[in-house]
Amino acid sequence: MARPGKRINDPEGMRKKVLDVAEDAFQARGYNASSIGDLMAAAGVSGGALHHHFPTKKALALAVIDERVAAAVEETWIAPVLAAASAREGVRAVFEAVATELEQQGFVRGCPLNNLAHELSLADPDFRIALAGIFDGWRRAISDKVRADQQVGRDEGTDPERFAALAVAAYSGAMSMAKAAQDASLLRDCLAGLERSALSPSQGGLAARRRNRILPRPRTL
Amino acid sequence: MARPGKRINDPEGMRKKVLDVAEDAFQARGYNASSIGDLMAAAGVSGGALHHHFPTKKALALAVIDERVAAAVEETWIAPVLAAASAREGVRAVFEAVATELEQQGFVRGCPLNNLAHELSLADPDFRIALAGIFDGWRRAISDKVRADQQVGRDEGTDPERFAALAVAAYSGAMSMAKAAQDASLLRDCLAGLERSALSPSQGGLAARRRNRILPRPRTL
DNA sequence: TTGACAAAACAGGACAACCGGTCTGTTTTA
DNA sequence: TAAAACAGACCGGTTGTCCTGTTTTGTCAA
Repeated sequence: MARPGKRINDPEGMRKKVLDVAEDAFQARGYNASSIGDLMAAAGVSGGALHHHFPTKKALALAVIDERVAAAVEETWIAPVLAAASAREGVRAVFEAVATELEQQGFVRGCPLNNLAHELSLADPDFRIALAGIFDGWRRAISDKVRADQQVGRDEGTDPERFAALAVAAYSGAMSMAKAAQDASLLRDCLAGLERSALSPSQGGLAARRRNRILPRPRTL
Repeated sequence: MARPGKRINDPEGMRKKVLDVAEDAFQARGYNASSIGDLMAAAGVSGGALHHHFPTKKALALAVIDERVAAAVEETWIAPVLAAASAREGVRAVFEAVATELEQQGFVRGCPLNNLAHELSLADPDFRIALAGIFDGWRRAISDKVRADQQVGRDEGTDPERFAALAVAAYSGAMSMAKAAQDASLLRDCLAGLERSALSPSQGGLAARRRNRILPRPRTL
């Protein structure tokens, strides 16, 4: 296969491979429990190469946070919410999509952002700021969507910031419990708790809107 | 002070001192980031003594979880909820009490249970089961309180399990965000999000009560 | 095109610090 | 007087980082 005398430099590919492995390891085992030796072996990368692209473990983690965790939040939350008919519909759709996905895959690894946030927020200011920024963008996307809804006359009684904070918090906490219990149905319980109250646009309005589907869209990520 | 030739055996006191230090260290820095050497130094305990009371680091962590984390949840959540006039009142009171406490102390260290749960749930089955059990008792206390309310005719439209799951999730997630942002006001935002909706007993004032069966089976675990 | 040549990319070993656990021995206590 | 409680040294393994080389690649003059 690979000729011993030949070598092909592929900086970007190697960097991506390291980030792939690190993202997965940090998610599955956490930052401190993932040694760079493990990462080197898993990625098939030499110490010198790793050190060339990421001088320190902290630099690697920062890259994972900025490039991968942020992208994951963007992909599984922000984009679907923006694409939904309304903020409430978007939140509901994401909850159900994630629950369905977790039920299919059989185990719960938790939310990448929350996993790292709990372990690293207090460990280093740089980590904390990077993680807080992702939380911020997450909430902002939802609250902006609520404001957009309101400009069309919907949900005028809802405070955008508070609704966004509750949605993100409920999801984060639900994933935390689901991870500990290894039971994705807790996500559905939390969504149901929101449904009959916070997520019903006409505030407990029964007659209003009843046509929402059970499972909007598979949305495999 | 302490005579060099004299020694006083105090097994329980020494055990308590180690648990105090470990609880604090695990909360502030996490499990993996806290070395037993640090703990020994902080507690002023020799290696032999520590090993006598806690053979392994895992045993120490398990003791912290079973005796301290569970007690913390009991003290700050379960007892206040049980003592409150209703489940909703209890939840509101705890949110506000914690928010006020965090604002006074100026920084947010997060929820001890969630901090350890994120780091250890996937690391070891024993950890996971112990942590999941605490989450379970937490939710059960709230749902039991809701059922007690309902036996007096209140909140009959509320699903106890779903309400409890949402309350715990919202709190857990709010603390997660508050820790990352170092901003306790996020707790108040989430409470407000719950207030005007889920936490209002008369469900928006309209024709309350509506058994929504939006999601398939209730599925209590 | 070619041929230096410097910089980037990569390989792999070395290293000191640290980790958690064990071990032997001493002191206290029931 | 034996067991419990404690002290402190010790050890093999791991950690993250650094260091010295080697190979590849882009650049630019000839």
